[in-house]
Amino acid sequence: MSALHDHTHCIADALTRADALCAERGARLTALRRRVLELVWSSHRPRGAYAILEDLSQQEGKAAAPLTVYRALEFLVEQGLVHRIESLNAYVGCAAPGDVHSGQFLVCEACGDAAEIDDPGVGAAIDAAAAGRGFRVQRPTVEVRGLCKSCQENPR
Amino acid sequence: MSALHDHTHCIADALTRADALCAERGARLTALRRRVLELVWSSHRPRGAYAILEDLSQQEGKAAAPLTVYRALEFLVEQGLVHRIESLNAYVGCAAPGDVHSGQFLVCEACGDAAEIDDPGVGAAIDAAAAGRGFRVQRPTVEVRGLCKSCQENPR
DNA sequence: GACATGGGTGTTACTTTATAACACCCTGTC
DNA sequence: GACAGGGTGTTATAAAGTAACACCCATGTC
Ligand SMILES: [Zn+2]
Ligand SMILES: [Zn+2]
Ligand SMILES: [Zn+2]
Ligand SMILES: [Zn+2]
Repeated sequence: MSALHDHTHCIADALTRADALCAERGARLTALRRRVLELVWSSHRPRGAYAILEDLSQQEGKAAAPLTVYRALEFLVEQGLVHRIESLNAYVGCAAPGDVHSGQFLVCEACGDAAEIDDPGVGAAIDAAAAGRGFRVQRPTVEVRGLCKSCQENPR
Repeated sequence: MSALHDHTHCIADALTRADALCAERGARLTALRRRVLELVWSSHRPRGAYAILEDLSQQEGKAAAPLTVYRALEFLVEQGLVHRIESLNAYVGCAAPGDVHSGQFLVCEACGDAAEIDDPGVGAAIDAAAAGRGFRVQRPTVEVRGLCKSCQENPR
């Protein structure tokens, strides 16, 4: 993700879509859950649960408990609004909530941004590889570490 | 992995190959590291560091420290003898040490086995997807959850 | 053999990440 | 207003991973 984009739009869009999706499904996007979603979206870098917890505590002026955040994150992941990056123990906002997809990420080692892609070729290759071995795919995890375009162009 | 295979062969082979590879590279596969490798290979299910630690402690009659295991695992991963399964915080023996590859896994939700594959199609698809976005791949992670062939055939 | 070197290991303490158990409270329903 | 069920707060605890420092031991040098 370019460092030069209007991120307030990303956040606003994400919240608007979340409101719509949850309303449509009858899922309860409570004030707390919505605030956690907003904190996850504070950047395109995956954020750890305890980092979010700190933000939340600061916002509220008093210390929140880990479970508060973990429960909100669990809900958000279930609703497909947030993805968990396994290799980082961290969470990032979904770029296309509502669409059926499992999440494929290009994670930059330099800037930390995790770009979500939904590449049909990758999905198809995994399905083919699994099918050839009689394996039934339920949830593919693809997390690619490397260097994003802008960090290659502007090494510091 | 079929439940019906002579797993002692898997273990023996893994240790033999590890001896050869480390000798060839001048890497020191010490007694401790070799024992940890053997414990990782005790099955085809990824094992957590603390599970290995327990085995090791039992073997030695006294409690070992976590660092002991983590350091051995770090060495084994560096040498490509063991892979870490990010989505499980666990470790599994490499099926093809010596070959250059990054590790792709089909992890069965039922029996827990992690079958390592090195599917060229998956690798190529990831490279293509990344290249199309100007992303330079360093370390791809592919961990597919689902049901292995034998667990589909013999649901319990 | 004495000695310096460096990697490997042991030990203690600690941090980070995640979950269990249980009480309370809000919201909508009858 | 009583009730049921999901959401939240609180406390305690488990699981996973790391830092700092001392010691040991194999190796090579003099
Ligand atoms: Zn997504
Ligand atoms: Zn970058
Ligand atoms: Zn391998
Ligand atoms: Zn299975």
